Amino acid sequence: MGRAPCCDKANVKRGPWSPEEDATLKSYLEAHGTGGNWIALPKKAGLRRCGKSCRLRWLNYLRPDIKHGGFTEDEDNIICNLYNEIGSRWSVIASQLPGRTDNDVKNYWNTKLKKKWLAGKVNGANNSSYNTMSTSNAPALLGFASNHTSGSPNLDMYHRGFSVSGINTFTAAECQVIYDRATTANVPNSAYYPYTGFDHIKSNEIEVSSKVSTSSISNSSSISSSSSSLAMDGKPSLLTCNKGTLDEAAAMMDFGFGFPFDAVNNGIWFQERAQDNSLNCGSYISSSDLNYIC
DNA sequence: AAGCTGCTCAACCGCATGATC
DNA sequence: GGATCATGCGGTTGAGCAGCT
Repeated sequence: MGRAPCCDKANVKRGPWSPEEDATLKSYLEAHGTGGNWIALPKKAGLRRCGKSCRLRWLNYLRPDIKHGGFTEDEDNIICNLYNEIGSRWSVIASQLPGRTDNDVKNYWNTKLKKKWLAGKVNGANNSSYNTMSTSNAPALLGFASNHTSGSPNLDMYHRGFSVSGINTFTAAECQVIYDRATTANVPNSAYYPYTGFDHIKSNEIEVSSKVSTSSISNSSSISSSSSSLAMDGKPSLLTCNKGTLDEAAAMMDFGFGFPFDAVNNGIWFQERAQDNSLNCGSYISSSDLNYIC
């Protein structure tokens, strides 16, 4: 049995939206909101449009916080950095650019920025320009927090976490601290940890924290064991972890951690490695989320 | 002026995922 | 646990436009 269509295709208008339709949709949404049901919305609003079309029109064009106009150099850099790390996950990239939509970013990348990037005219990271971490100015202890408490779990993982703006150094011992802080141990204030599913992770189940104990992440050596490895040669470090249950791993990733853990640039990059060994998602922790360094 | 070409970007499509029953 | 439905996402399309010949 095939999938039921989301609307009666024969009786809905398609193609560009007229100013009248825009006004109708906008005034309806401003007065009533979506009502939690985009499919039923066009009928209620008096529009002969598919609900999906209404949703797209609102999200990509009519929303009041949409930023129209050209992209700034800073935005270019952010897009290039993130594309380099996570690929074409446009909604994730757009979430880092206030006022920009995934469609905007995708179109901009495909038509302009990609060429610019390939020509080396963007400052953002490309495939050969990861920064390694220096060994100075290291934080002794890292904690993290997030005020992001709503939204789908899949998106949450991109929004949570911590950052080390201005501090781009981590020794392995500090990584130990970081990962310890990812457990319930050493949490100075439970209010920093709104994600309740985090509680059941035990520090001794994060094997990487016990394997990386003396060497600096910033050097070019590698550390390996049967269950974890660390290597940096101008590329991001990779800390793999194969302990813990899937639920624990999922909980970790929901909190901004991924496997393996990549540390790049001025922050820490967490990225998931899929079963086929491809890197398929990640989280770049931003400075606004960092609450505690001492 | 007409025709062609390439570019832009709004919109659509199909699939994946999550929620609900 | 499976079926159904709504939503979100990334890939793709195509209308409209500008520039060129």
